[in-house]
This record gives sequence, structure tokens and C-alpha cells, in this order.
Amino acid sequence: MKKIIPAVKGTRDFYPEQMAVRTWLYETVRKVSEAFGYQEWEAPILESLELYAAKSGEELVTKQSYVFADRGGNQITLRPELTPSLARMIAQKQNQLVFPVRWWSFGPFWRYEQTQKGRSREFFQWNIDLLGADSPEADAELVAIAAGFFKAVGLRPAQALIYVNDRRLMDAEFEALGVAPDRRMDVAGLVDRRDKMEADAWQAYALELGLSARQLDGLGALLDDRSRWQKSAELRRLFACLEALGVKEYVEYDPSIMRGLLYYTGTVFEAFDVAGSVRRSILGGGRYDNLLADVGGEPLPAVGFAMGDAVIGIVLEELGLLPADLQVGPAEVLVTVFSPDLQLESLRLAADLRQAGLKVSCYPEPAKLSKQFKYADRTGVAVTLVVGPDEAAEGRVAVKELASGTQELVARAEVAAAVKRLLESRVP
RNA sequence: GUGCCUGUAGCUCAAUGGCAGAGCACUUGACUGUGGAUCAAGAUGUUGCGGGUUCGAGCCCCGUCAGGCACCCCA
Repeated sequence: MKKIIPAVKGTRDFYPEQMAVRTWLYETVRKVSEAFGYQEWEAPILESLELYAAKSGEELVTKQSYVFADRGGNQITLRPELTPSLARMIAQKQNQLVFPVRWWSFGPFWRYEQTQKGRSREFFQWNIDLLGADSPEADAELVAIAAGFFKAVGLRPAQALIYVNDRRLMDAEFEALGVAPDRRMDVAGLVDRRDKMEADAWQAYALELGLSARQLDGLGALLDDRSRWQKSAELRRLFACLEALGVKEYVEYDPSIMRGLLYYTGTVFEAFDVAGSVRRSILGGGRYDNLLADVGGEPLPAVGFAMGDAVIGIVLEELGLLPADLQVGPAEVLVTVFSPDLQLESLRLAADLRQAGLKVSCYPEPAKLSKQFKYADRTGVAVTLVVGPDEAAEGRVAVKELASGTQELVARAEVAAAVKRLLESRVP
């Protein structure tokens, strides 16, 4: 007990309280996903390094991935994201699947990065994707799912918003500004960083990247123009769809949303909490129409997003939106053990009650009743049973409801029914 | 990889360079067959680790490790 080997940095221990939150999040994600007709799926946790090499981004692959050689000498990666696995699995069965495919998943991912608020090295992520539809309507569906999730957890538009942009629009704007195609990734990075840097530093950085003063002015005007989306036919349709879907108030056009991943080709979006302490995105995604072809499949349009559990967990906690009744009691009933000679009788009683469908734990050894009752109280048990010498002789059981403190003697055969009555009459 | 902050009892935290403490939790009893509330008693420490300064270090200095936060980067 003196020396406890510490948990691996960046991992989180899920004690029952935290596990209850994670399970609740998972169930909420499931409900929202299924409400839109999506099917749950899962990919391997181990993947080949080369799966990510093509399109996941230099930083993610070379610096943030957990990579090791297996005994066969293959370079194996603990998956840092899901989309490449999705592309692979779709490509493998491309001729058998019925499109559009709507899939969702919730599982663990690993990235070796500096731990800080909202960022751990092991995290859980909701992924949801629609493949085989190339329309603003499909994009709108994914944005609406994100908004639907916010509604489901009680986040209001004043608390969390989804910011949308379109890389095609930005590409056209960059073209109009005369930014060479091979410089656009840099400029995209510049755009992405505008809110994070001081204005002076940002401008200096822009000039450093080789932008002319005229281009810088144009870029500034572009980023300040919140109605520029109307120049994009796709975004006009997208916003019309969002209104029809009843989630318009959750969505805003934001020209500074670019997203880092290389494979996005069209609509991109990212959600942030509006006022909270976390400046990281709650979720993010977009359209990636080239990825299937890039991993060796037939070209296939796709759109999707991902949401990590850490940031949303902090946001919901800070806003008091985590359900208060998540604590799962260990059992409804505790059977006490009066004495060594009555231990087997207690075990028989517990077994009978379980047979009747109750959640029952039995104290593991004879102990003072005060200790056993205290244990029942501290662990949240609703009903405690005592089989002492008197009860055993009469073929009865003492049934005590802890909340009210009332106790009655019940015939052995009637205990299950009596306990069930108590549990039903209990005020939650 | 860079910077800032923090490491003291199981937990949360005190302690001018001068006897290491409190609250909560825990154990026992008041209560020999019954939880919560109350009261009483009790147990609990290599002050993260290693050096240095000092008559004397939890406190000051150096190093180191761990954690948190912010950069970097980023779903």
C-alpha cells in the first residue's frame, strides 16, 4: 500500500461515478444517432500505421500516434481517429453496401499529446458519418444531428453553437485574392489562428507567410464578413435545410472555421461552448469526398463529425447539465448475516430474492448488525433484511426500509413480494 | 519541445525558519439484535524524491520526479 504504481499519464480512471457519466453519454449518443436512422458499428483499435499516412496530417501521424512494432515486425498504431478505418471498411464492401450508409460509433482513441484541460491521451469519441450522398442536404443532416445532441443534453443555443464554413467557398475566395494553390494550406492555418492571436501578431505572421498588404486586407474583409455565405449556393441550401430541420438557431456561419485535417473537401463545422471555460471545440467535422478513393476504393462522397467525451463532459458539468440521478446503487436489497450458523440461511434468502428478479447483495460475513446496517446505508441500499434466531425459528424475515426506518416481520415465502411493494411505493 | 503554478494524514487544506495540525472520512464505545443525528475516546505522516544553506528547513536555494494550466498542435 505504500507504493502505488501511478496510472499512465493522460489516462483517466473511471470509478463507478465517472463510469455512470460515460455510460449516460453513450446512451444519449445512441438515442440521437438512432433517431436519425444511423446504425452502430465498430472498427479495430489496432490499425496499420500506413492507414493514416496518406491523409491524417503530418503531426497526427508522426508525433501524436502510439506506434509500436508487433512480433511480426509490422508497424501498428493505436487508432488516433476513426475516419480512415471507416473508409477502409466501406471500401472493402463497397459493392455490397446499400447507399447512403449511415453509421455511428463510440469508442476509445489514443493520441500522444500534452495533457491539459479537455485533452487527455486516451479518450472516447462519438463518430457519425453519412456516406454516398453528395448534397448540402446531407451536410445539413449531420449538423442537425449535432444540434439534436445538444438539445438532448439540454444545451441551449445561448450555451453552445455550431459554426459552419465551406472549404470550396474559401478556396474560391483565396483564388480571388490571388493566393497560389500551394500556399492555401498555410493561409488556412493563418485563418484558423486569427481568433487566438493578437491582431498585430496575426498580421505580422500573415506578412511572414508572403501575403501582400492587399491580400491581407482582403483576407481581413473576408473574415469579418458574416454574410459571405450567401455567395455559396451550397451554404444557402444548407441553411435552408437547417431551418426546415428546426435547428437553425444552433448554427452560425463563421469564415474562420477551416479545420486541420487534410481530407475535408467541402462543408466544415465545429461546435464551441459560448461562455464556458473550455476554448476547445466540442465537436467537429465536415465533408470528405476524396477519402474513399484515397484508400483504394471507388470515389464516394461522405460527411461526418466526431465528438470527444472530455470537452463535452466539462461543458455539461460546468453548466450543471449532468443528470443528478446517475449514481447506480449497488443493490436494492442487503441481506444481513446474523451469525455463522445462520449464514447459509441468509445466502438461501438472497438467492431466492434474486430468482424473483431483485438486485440483492448479501453481507459477506457475520458482523455486528450496526456495521451491516451502516454499510447498507452508506451504499444506498433501499431495503435491509435480517434473519436472526427469532425470525429463523418462526420462518419469518425482518424487512426494514431504510428511508422511513419502518420494519415489519414477513413470512419467508412472502419476502420477495413485500420487498417489491416497498420498492414500488418508494418516492424516488 | 517551451513557460507558469502546485506537491503536507485516505480526502480537502493549515502551519513568521523554532514541538507537523484542523475539518471530513476511518476504528471503538455510549447502544449485548438495527443505519443516518449527537457525544466521547483512538489510530493515521520518510511534508514527492535527492542534495545544499542554517544552531534549526514543510517553509529558503539547486536539482529531480509527478500532476495541473497555458503555449505548440489538434480531432
